[in-house]
Amino acid sequence: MGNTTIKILAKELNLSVASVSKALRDSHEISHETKQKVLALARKMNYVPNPYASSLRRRVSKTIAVVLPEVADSFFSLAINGIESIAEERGYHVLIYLTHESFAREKAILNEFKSGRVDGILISVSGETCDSSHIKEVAAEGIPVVFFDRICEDIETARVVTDDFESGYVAAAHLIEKGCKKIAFLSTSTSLSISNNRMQGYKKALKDHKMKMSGHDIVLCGNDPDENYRIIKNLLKKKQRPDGIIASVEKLTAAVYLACKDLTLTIPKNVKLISFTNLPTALILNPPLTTITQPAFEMGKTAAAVLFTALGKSNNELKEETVVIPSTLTVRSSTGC
Amino acid sequence: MGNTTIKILAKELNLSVASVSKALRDSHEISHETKQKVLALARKMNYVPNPYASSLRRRVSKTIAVVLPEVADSFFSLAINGIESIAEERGYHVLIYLTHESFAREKAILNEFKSGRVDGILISVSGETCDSSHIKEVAAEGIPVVFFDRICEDIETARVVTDDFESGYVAAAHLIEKGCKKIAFLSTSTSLSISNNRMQGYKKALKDHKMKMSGHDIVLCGNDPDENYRIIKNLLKKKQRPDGIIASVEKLTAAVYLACKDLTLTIPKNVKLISFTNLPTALILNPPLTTITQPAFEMGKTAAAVLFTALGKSNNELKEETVVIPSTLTVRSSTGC
DNA sequence: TTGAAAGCGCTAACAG
DNA sequence: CTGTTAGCGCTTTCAA
Repeated sequence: MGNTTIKILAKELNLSVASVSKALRDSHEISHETKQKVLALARKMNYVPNPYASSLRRRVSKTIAVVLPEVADSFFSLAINGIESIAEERGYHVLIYLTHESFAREKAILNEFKSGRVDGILISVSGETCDSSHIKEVAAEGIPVVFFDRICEDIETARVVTDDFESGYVAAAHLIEKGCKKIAFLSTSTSLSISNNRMQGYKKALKDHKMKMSGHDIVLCGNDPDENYRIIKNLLKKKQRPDGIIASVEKLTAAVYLACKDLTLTIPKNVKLISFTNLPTALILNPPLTTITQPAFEMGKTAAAVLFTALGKSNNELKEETVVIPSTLTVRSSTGC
Repeated sequence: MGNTTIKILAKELNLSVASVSKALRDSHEISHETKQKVLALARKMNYVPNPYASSLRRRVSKTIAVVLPEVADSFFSLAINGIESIAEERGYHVLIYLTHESFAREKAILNEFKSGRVDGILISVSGETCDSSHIKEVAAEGIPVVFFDRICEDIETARVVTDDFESGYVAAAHLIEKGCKKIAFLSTSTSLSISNNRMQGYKKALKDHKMKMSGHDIVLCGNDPDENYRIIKNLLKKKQRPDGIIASVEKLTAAVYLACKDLTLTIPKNVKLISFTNLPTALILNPPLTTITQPAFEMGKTAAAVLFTALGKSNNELKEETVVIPSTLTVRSSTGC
């Protein structure tokens, strides 16, 4: 114990605390010689500055917060990697918070940030988040907030997204091209930006191809895998069952495979499936899965980069902008013939 | 901007800063009435205490560090969930650091913790880590370190692991039972505790079943997926190719599937496969994958809980102990007939 | 080029 | 029960 502090270094070197502090920060008002001495002793005594003392004084924490709905999802895992890669580069620390899709929790987390714990925030909102006043409040305190993936439209800040509308369109168009006559769209939320955009793209594709929306083609699932399985099974048991399915979020994929298996429906013969996912195993599924994969790593990286441009500025100002990084369609046998 | 501070509250209420501070911390030496007034104003002015000022004074940060090799792996994603669930409960914040399997990076990260940034550390060491002096140094500063999954043996602290030796044994025994005569063990490291233990278990099983180890049965892969694919393909191209494979880490799984496909070898007919993985898609792979699944969430949760027992004590002492949470074998068709 | 002093916001003796 | 005082470790005027 007994961490070495600037005070200790100062005493040891017969210097003032101020001089040592300046030497350590390589100030021009300190002689080369003194700097050398200070640095040498600091290294020798393994001096590591107390970040909280520094934060308190300078009013910057050199840490950012990443607020996510969950982490057991390949998209968010990859996004964290992207964020971390940039944060590391800039010498920033990354605090992670999980909302578990709860609005209340998200609100509580954001509120805490008014304390100055973090210099900036990266957030992908919960599935329950409709109102964004909690985010506005934090932003109003001068803490820059960058949205990524799941965004809020009604707040003037930077956003990093993928082309969800186009991807939804592409997914539906692909199924139509493959001969599907009745395409179901599986979603988990009606409030989420990404879900809505994907759904709008899907609707547009149907319309452009003169296909009628029966209204029953959009199926709302939840967070519980078992329940999702039941919902999807029921969907596939119907006489008028779909011959094409778009799983608009990763976690619905397995349920579709399982339901098909249990009902002895063959993918892609009886029903074709396309999923929005970054699963590394898509290629080795049975059958290999056609996917819309989001540029998760790049989105994380970009969001972090955008945040740091704001943190570089004296006012921390983030101009309103929306960076769109396209998703890619990878065709595999789950939609083949 | 202009965060409200205790000082502001105090002025507003005609109280001393000390009294306000005590009231906020619900001290017994403050009258009920005053507490009410303080709390009311604090709420009204949306007072959020500055955590760094508090940390500086009290010498606790209410934050822990989680140091991981990577996050794009289902094990670590789940572990983070477990850790977060406990941290959240205790009102702790979670800083995340990725070593990307680099020892140098791990060392740099750990060194930073001497500063008092965190109260405790949860770590799963990098694949390059043989020497643990960097960890000892931090522990010597009085910061409790709990290992989980990938541990170091030579340091006296708490560890949370799964039964790797037994799992390795079980995996091999299962393949033997299924009729395999030549079982390859795929690993990515020779220094990692988990890899070694799994391998020892594998060796023991072979020995117990009177199977000879040719010495070529242990295959060292790396971190690059393409290279791993080549290594595994070469393995399967050999005349004396294995009829059973144990993928001792998750990321080698896909490569085996792909190599088999390209060589038109059928799983499980030509080669049986068992993987150490928490992949949620194991069940819908082609064929469904027999797995040893680690209790990732529980391990994260337990590791965090153990850390917090230490943080609860005045000396932060962590008694040397090794908590073992068993993995489970789930038999599916990849090892079937 | 160096040092003295003040203070970031909060807490912990200690007095009153 | 409330207030005064003295810092936590660091940075930043400002003066020497």
